[in-house]
Amino acid sequence: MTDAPPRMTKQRAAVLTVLKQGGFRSAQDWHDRLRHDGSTAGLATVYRALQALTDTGDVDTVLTETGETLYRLCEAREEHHHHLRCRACGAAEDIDMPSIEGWAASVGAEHGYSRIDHTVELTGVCSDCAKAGR
Amino acid sequence: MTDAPPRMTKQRAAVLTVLKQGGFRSAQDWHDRLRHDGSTAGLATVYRALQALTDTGDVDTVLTETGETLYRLCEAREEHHHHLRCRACGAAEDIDMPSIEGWAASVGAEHGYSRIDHTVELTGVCSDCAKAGR
DNA sequence: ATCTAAGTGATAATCATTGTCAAAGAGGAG
DNA sequence: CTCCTCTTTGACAATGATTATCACTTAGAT
Ligand SMILES: [Zn+2]
Ligand SMILES: [Zn+2]
Ligand SMILES: [Zn+2]
Ligand SMILES: [Zn+2]
Repeated sequence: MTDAPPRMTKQRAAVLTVLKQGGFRSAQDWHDRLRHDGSTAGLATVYRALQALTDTGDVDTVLTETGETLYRLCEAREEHHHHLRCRACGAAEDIDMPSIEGWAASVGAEHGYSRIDHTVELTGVCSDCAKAGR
Repeated sequence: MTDAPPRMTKQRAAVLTVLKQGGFRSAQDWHDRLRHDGSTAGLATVYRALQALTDTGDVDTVLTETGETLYRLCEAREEHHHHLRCRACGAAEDIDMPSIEGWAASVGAEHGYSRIDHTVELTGVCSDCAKAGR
Protein backbone atom coordinates (compact mmCIF):
# COMPACT_ATOMS: atom_id res chain seq x y z
CA MET A 1 0.00 0.00 0.00
CA THR A 2 2.96 2.28 0.48
CA ASP A 3 3.47 4.27 -2.67
CA ALA A 4 6.54 3.28 -4.60
CA PRO A 5 9.35 5.71 -3.78
CA PRO A 6 10.02 8.16 -6.63
CA ARG A 7 12.80 7.27 -9.03
CA MET A 8 16.22 8.75 -8.33
CA THR A 9 16.79 11.17 -11.17
CA LYS A 10 19.71 13.41 -12.00
CA GLN A 11 17.82 16.42 -10.61
CA ARG A 12 16.94 14.77 -7.31
CA ALA A 13 20.49 13.56 -6.87
CA ALA A 14 21.66 17.12 -7.46
CA VAL A 15 19.25 18.41 -4.84
CA LEU A 16 20.47 15.84 -2.35
CA THR A 17 24.07 16.78 -3.10
CA VAL A 18 23.58 20.50 -2.61
CA LEU A 19 21.61 19.87 0.58
CA LYS A 20 24.80 18.41 2.03
CA GLN A 21 26.17 21.94 2.20
CA GLY A 22 24.08 22.09 5.35
CA GLY A 23 21.90 24.66 7.03
CA PHE A 24 18.26 25.66 6.80
CA ARG A 25 17.62 27.51 3.56
CA SER A 26 14.65 28.44 1.42
CA ALA A 27 13.73 26.53 -1.72
CA GLN A 28 14.85 29.49 -3.78
CA ASP A 29 18.21 29.55 -1.98
CA TRP A 30 18.79 25.89 -2.69
CA HIS A 31 17.77 26.45 -6.29
CA ASP A 32 20.28 29.30 -6.65
CA ARG A 33 23.03 27.08 -5.27
CA LEU A 34 22.11 24.32 -7.70
CA ARG A 35 22.33 26.68 -10.67
CA HIS A 36 25.61 28.01 -9.36
CA ASP A 37 26.92 24.43 -9.34
CA GLY A 38 25.91 23.97 -12.96
CA SER A 39 22.58 22.19 -12.59
CA THR A 40 19.78 23.24 -14.92
CA ALA A 41 17.02 22.01 -12.61
CA GLY A 42 13.95 24.23 -12.60
CA LEU A 43 12.57 25.87 -9.49
CA ALA A 44 9.39 23.78 -9.57
CA THR A 45 11.49 20.62 -9.66
CA VAL A 46 13.42 21.77 -6.61
CA TYR A 47 10.16 22.39 -4.78
CA ARG A 48 8.93 18.93 -5.78
CA ALA A 49 12.15 17.25 -4.68
CA LEU A 50 12.16 19.05 -1.33
CA GLN A 51 8.51 18.14 -0.81
CA ALA A 52 9.21 14.50 -1.58
CA LEU A 53 12.24 14.42 0.70
CA THR A 54 10.22 16.02 3.46
CA ASP A 55 7.52 13.39 3.07
CA THR A 56 10.05 10.59 3.43
CA GLY A 57 11.62 12.25 6.46
CA ASP A 58 14.96 12.93 4.78
CA VAL A 59 14.50 16.66 5.10
CA ASP A 60 13.45 18.83 8.05
CA THR A 61 11.45 21.99 7.55
CA VAL A 62 10.87 25.08 9.69
CA LEU A 63 8.63 28.07 9.18
CA THR A 64 10.09 31.54 9.56
CA GLU A 65 8.21 34.43 11.10
CA THR A 66 7.49 35.67 7.57
CA GLY A 67 5.83 32.39 6.62
CA GLU A 68 8.71 31.21 4.46
CA THR A 69 9.59 27.51 4.60
CA LEU A 70 13.23 26.53 5.14
CA TYR A 71 14.62 23.10 4.32
CA ARG A 72 17.59 21.20 5.67
CA LEU A 73 18.97 17.71 5.22
CA CYS A 74 17.80 15.79 8.28
CA GLU A 75 20.56 14.30 10.35
CA ALA A 76 18.69 12.31 13.01
CA ARG A 77 15.94 10.92 10.89
CA GLU A 78 14.23 8.54 13.26
CA GLU A 79 13.81 10.71 16.32
CA HIS A 80 11.29 13.49 16.70
CA HIS A 81 13.28 16.56 17.67
CA HIS A 82 13.44 20.33 17.57
CA HIS A 83 15.96 22.90 16.36
CA LEU A 84 18.08 25.79 17.45
CA ARG A 85 18.71 27.76 14.28
CA CYS A 86 20.97 30.73 13.50
CA ARG A 87 18.92 33.52 11.98
CA ALA A 88 21.98 34.89 10.20
CA CYS A 89 23.54 31.89 8.45
CA GLY A 90 21.02 29.07 8.65
CA ALA A 91 23.19 26.77 10.76
CA ALA A 92 21.19 24.64 13.16
CA GLU A 93 21.61 22.26 16.06
CA ASP A 94 19.27 19.42 16.80
CA ILE A 95 17.95 19.66 20.33
CA ASP A 96 15.65 17.43 22.22
CA MET A 97 13.59 18.06 25.28
CA PRO A 98 11.80 14.83 26.09
CA SER A 99 9.81 16.43 28.89
CA ILE A 100 8.15 18.82 26.45
CA GLU A 101 6.49 15.94 24.64
CA GLY A 102 4.64 14.73 27.68
CA TRP A 103 3.98 18.25 28.85
CA ALA A 104 2.21 19.11 25.59
CA ALA A 105 -0.02 16.07 25.85
CA SER A 106 -0.94 16.67 29.48
CA VAL A 107 -1.63 20.39 29.03
CA GLY A 108 -3.90 19.53 26.14
CA ALA A 109 -5.76 16.90 28.16
CA GLU A 110 -6.17 19.28 31.12
CA HIS A 111 -8.06 21.67 28.86
CA GLY A 112 -10.13 18.95 27.21
CA TYR A 113 -8.30 19.14 23.89
CA SER A 114 -7.55 16.06 21.80
CA ARG A 115 -5.23 15.36 18.86
CA ILE A 116 -2.55 17.62 20.34
CA ASP A 117 0.28 18.80 18.15
CA HIS A 118 3.10 21.12 19.13
CA THR A 119 5.67 23.50 17.70
CA VAL A 120 8.88 24.24 19.60
CA GLU A 121 11.64 26.07 17.78
CA LEU A 122 14.53 28.20 19.00
CA THR A 123 16.38 30.82 16.98
CA GLY A 124 19.41 32.92 17.78
CA VAL A 125 22.77 34.00 16.40
CA CYS A 126 25.54 31.41 16.35
CA SER A 127 28.97 32.22 17.76
CA ASP A 128 30.60 32.51 14.32
CA CYS A 129 28.02 35.01 13.14
CA ALA A 130 28.20 36.92 16.43
CA LYS A 131 31.98 37.26 16.01
CA ALA A 132 31.53 38.46 12.44
CA GLY A 133 29.13 41.12 13.68
CA ARG A 134 26.17 39.15 12.34
CA MET B 1 10.59 59.16 22.01
CA THR B 2 7.73 56.70 21.92
CA ASP B 3 5.59 57.32 18.87
CA ALA B 4 2.23 58.82 19.65
CA PRO B 5 -0.39 56.09 19.73
CA PRO B 6 -2.63 56.06 16.64
CA ARG B 7 -5.92 57.87 16.91
CA MET B 8 -8.98 55.81 17.77
CA THR B 9 -11.13 55.92 14.67
CA LYS B 10 -14.53 54.45 13.88
CA GLN B 11 -12.87 51.65 11.94
CA ARG B 12 -10.42 50.75 14.70
CA ALA B 13 -13.20 50.75 17.25
CA ALA B 14 -15.16 48.40 14.98
CA VAL B 15 -12.16 46.08 14.72
CA LEU B 16 -11.77 46.07 18.48
CA THR B 17 -15.47 45.29 18.88
CA VAL B 18 -15.51 42.38 16.48
CA LEU B 19 -12.32 41.00 18.04
CA LYS B 20 -14.33 40.55 21.24
CA GLN B 21 -16.11 37.67 19.54
CA GLY B 22 -12.97 35.79 20.51
CA GLY B 23 -10.79 33.17 18.93
CA PHE B 24 -7.78 33.21 16.60
CA ARG B 25 -8.88 34.17 13.10
CA SER B 26 -7.27 35.44 9.92
CA ALA B 27 -7.40 39.09 8.90
CA GLN B 28 -9.79 38.15 6.11
CA ASP B 29 -12.04 36.32 8.57
CA TRP B 30 -12.21 39.36 10.82
CA HIS B 31 -12.89 41.54 7.79
CA ASP B 32 -15.78 39.30 6.72
CA ARG B 33 -17.27 39.52 10.20
CA LEU B 34 -16.96 43.30 10.18
CA ARG B 35 -18.79 43.57 6.87
CA HIS B 36 -21.42 41.18 8.13
CA ASP B 37 -21.94 43.51 11.09
CA GLY B 38 -22.46 46.48 8.78
CA SER B 39 -19.02 48.04 8.82
CA THR B 40 -17.65 49.34 5.54
CA ALA B 41 -14.03 49.11 6.64
CA GLY B 42 -11.68 48.00 3.88
CA LEU B 43 -9.44 44.97 4.11
CA ALA B 44 -6.28 47.07 4.13
CA THR B 45 -7.60 49.03 7.08
CA VAL B 46 -8.29 45.83 8.97
CA TYR B 47 -4.72 44.70 8.32
CA ARG B 48 -3.43 48.07 9.52
CA ALA B 49 -5.56 48.00 12.66
CA LEU B 50 -4.51 44.45 13.50
CA GLN B 51 -0.88 45.35 12.94
CA ALA B 52 -1.15 48.40 15.19
CA LEU B 53 -2.93 46.43 17.90
CA THR B 54 -0.27 43.76 17.69
CA ASP B 55 2.45 46.35 18.10
CA THR B 56 0.84 47.70 21.24
CA GLY B 57 0.38 44.21 22.66
CA ASP B 58 -3.41 44.30 22.54
CA VAL B 59 -3.54 41.47 20.03
CA ASP B 60 -1.78 38.11 19.93
CA THR B 61 -0.73 36.53 16.68
CA VAL B 62 0.03 33.00 15.71
CA LEU B 63 1.33 31.51 12.47
CA THR B 64 -0.41 28.48 10.97
CA GLU B 65 1.43 25.68 9.22
CA THR B 66 0.42 27.28 5.91
CA GLY B 67 2.06 30.57 6.84
CA GLU B 68 -1.21 32.38 7.48
CA THR B 69 -1.26 34.81 10.41
CA LEU B 70 -4.13 34.53 12.91
CA TYR B 71 -5.10 37.34 15.27
CA ARG B 72 -6.87 37.30 18.62
CA LEU B 73 -7.66 39.89 21.26
CA CYS B 74 -5.03 39.43 23.93
CA GLU B 75 -6.35 38.64 27.35
CA ALA B 76 -3.24 38.63 29.54
CA ARG B 77 -1.46 41.55 28.06
CA GLU B 78 1.47 41.97 30.37
CA GLU B 79 2.72 38.43 30.64
CA HIS B 80 4.63 36.61 27.93
CA HIS B 81 2.75 33.40 27.33
CA HIS B 82 1.89 30.69 24.83
CA HIS B 83 -1.29 29.21 23.42
CA LEU B 84 -3.27 26.03 23.06
CA ARG B 85 -5.47 26.61 20.02
CA CYS B 86 -8.33 24.61 18.50
CA ARG B 87 -7.59 23.95 14.84
CA ALA B 88 -11.31 23.63 14.09
CA CYS B 89 -12.91 26.71 15.67
CA GLY B 90 -10.07 29.03 16.63
CA ALA B 91 -10.77 28.92 20.36
CA ALA B 92 -7.61 29.21 22.44
CA GLU B 93 -6.38 28.95 25.98
CA ASP B 94 -3.47 30.89 27.36
CA ILE B 95 -0.91 28.56 28.85
CA ASP B 96 2.30 29.30 30.59
CA MET B 97 5.31 27.17 31.21
CA PRO B 98 7.78 29.33 33.09
CA SER B 99 10.47 26.69 32.95
CA ILE B 100 10.52 26.87 29.16
CA GLU B 101 11.79 30.42 29.22
CA GLY B 102 14.89 29.56 31.19
CA TRP B 103 15.36 26.35 29.26
CA ALA B 104 15.41 28.20 25.93
CA ALA B 105 18.03 30.62 27.20
CA SER B 106 20.26 27.91 28.66
CA VAL B 107 20.05 25.64 25.62
CA GLY B 108 21.01 28.59 23.48
CA ALA B 109 23.95 29.46 25.70
CA GLU B 110 25.17 25.84 25.77
CA HIS B 111 25.49 25.93 22.01
CA GLY B 112 27.12 29.36 21.94
CA TYR B 113 24.09 31.12 20.50
CA SER B 114 23.07 34.60 21.56
CA ARG B 115 19.91 36.68 21.14
CA ILE B 116 17.74 33.59 21.67
CA ASP B 117 14.10 33.70 20.70
CA HIS B 118 11.60 30.88 20.93
CA THR B 119 8.29 29.65 19.57
CA VAL B 120 6.13 27.28 21.60
CA GLU B 121 2.58 26.71 20.41
CA LEU B 122 0.13 23.85 20.94
CA THR B 123 -2.80 22.97 18.69
CA GLY B 124 -5.55 20.41 19.07
CA VAL B 125 -9.30 19.98 18.86
CA CYS B 126 -11.37 21.43 21.70
CA SER B 127 -14.00 19.35 23.47
CA ASP B 128 -16.92 21.16 21.80
CA CYS B 129 -15.52 20.56 18.35
CA ALA B 130 -14.67 16.96 19.20
CA LYS B 131 -18.27 16.35 20.26
CA ALA B 132 -19.55 17.93 17.05
CA GLY B 133 -17.34 15.58 15.06
CA ARG B 134 -14.91 18.37 14.32
C1' DA C 1 -13.69 78.64 7.56
C1' DT C 2 -8.94 77.14 6.47
C1' DC C 3 -5.03 74.53 6.85
C1' DT C 4 -2.53 70.23 7.74
C1' DA C 5 -1.34 65.77 8.85
C1' DA C 6 -3.28 61.25 9.65
C1' DG C 7 -6.46 57.77 8.17
C1' DT C 8 -9.08 55.34 4.65
C1' DG C 9 -10.28 52.16 0.88
C1' DA C 10 -10.06 50.63 -3.88
C1' DT C 11 -6.72 48.74 -6.37
C1' DA C 12 -2.21 47.26 -7.97
C1' DA C 13 2.04 45.09 -6.71
C1' DT C 14 4.75 41.59 -4.31
C1' DC C 15 6.38 37.14 -3.44
C1' DA C 16 6.50 32.28 -2.04
C1' DT C 17 4.32 28.47 -3.52
C1' DT C 18 1.42 25.48 -6.50
C1' DG C 19 -0.86 24.18 -10.86
C1' DT C 20 -0.61 23.35 -15.93
C1' DC C 21 0.88 21.08 -19.82
C1' DA C 22 3.70 20.06 -23.74
C1' DA C 23 8.13 18.10 -24.32
C1' DA C 24 11.87 14.92 -22.76
C1' DG C 25 13.42 10.67 -20.66
C1' DA C 26 13.39 5.94 -18.92
C1' DG C 27 12.01 1.20 -19.24
C1' DG C 28 9.71 -2.75 -21.15
C1' DA C 29 7.84 -5.70 -24.91
C1' DG C 30 8.25 -7.17 -29.32
C1' DC D 1 16.60 -1.10 -32.25
C1' DT D 2 11.60 0.53 -32.39
C1' DC D 3 7.31 1.45 -30.51
C1' DC D 4 4.50 2.26 -26.57
C1' DT D 5 3.54 3.97 -21.93
C1' DC D 6 4.21 6.18 -17.80
C1' DT D 7 7.00 9.45 -15.06
C1' DT D 8 9.52 13.56 -14.67
C1' DT D 9 10.81 17.94 -16.12
C1' DG D 10 10.83 23.04 -16.77
C1' DA D 11 8.86 27.24 -18.51
C1' DC D 12 5.13 29.69 -17.41
C1' DA D 13 0.61 30.96 -15.52
C1' DA D 14 -2.25 31.05 -11.44
C1' DT D 15 -3.05 31.46 -6.55
C1' DG D 16 -3.51 33.70 -2.25
C1' DA D 17 -2.02 36.28 1.72
C1' DT D 18 0.06 40.46 2.64
C1' DT D 19 1.86 45.11 1.50
C1' DA D 20 2.40 49.37 -1.15
C1' DT D 21 0.12 53.22 -3.72
C1' DC D 22 -2.36 57.16 -3.99
C1' DA D 23 -6.29 60.14 -4.44
C1' DC D 24 -9.80 61.25 -1.29
C1' DT D 25 -11.87 62.05 3.34
C1' DT D 26 -11.62 63.24 8.12
C1' DA D 27 -10.35 65.18 12.55
C1' DG D 28 -8.03 68.63 14.93
C1' DA D 29 -5.65 72.93 15.23
C1' DT D 30 -5.28 77.90 13.92
ZN1 LIG E 1 25.30 31.79 12.09
ZN1 LIG F 1 8.48 17.71 20.16
ZN1 LIG G 1 -12.98 24.05 18.72
ZN1 LIG H 1 7.88 31.74 26.09
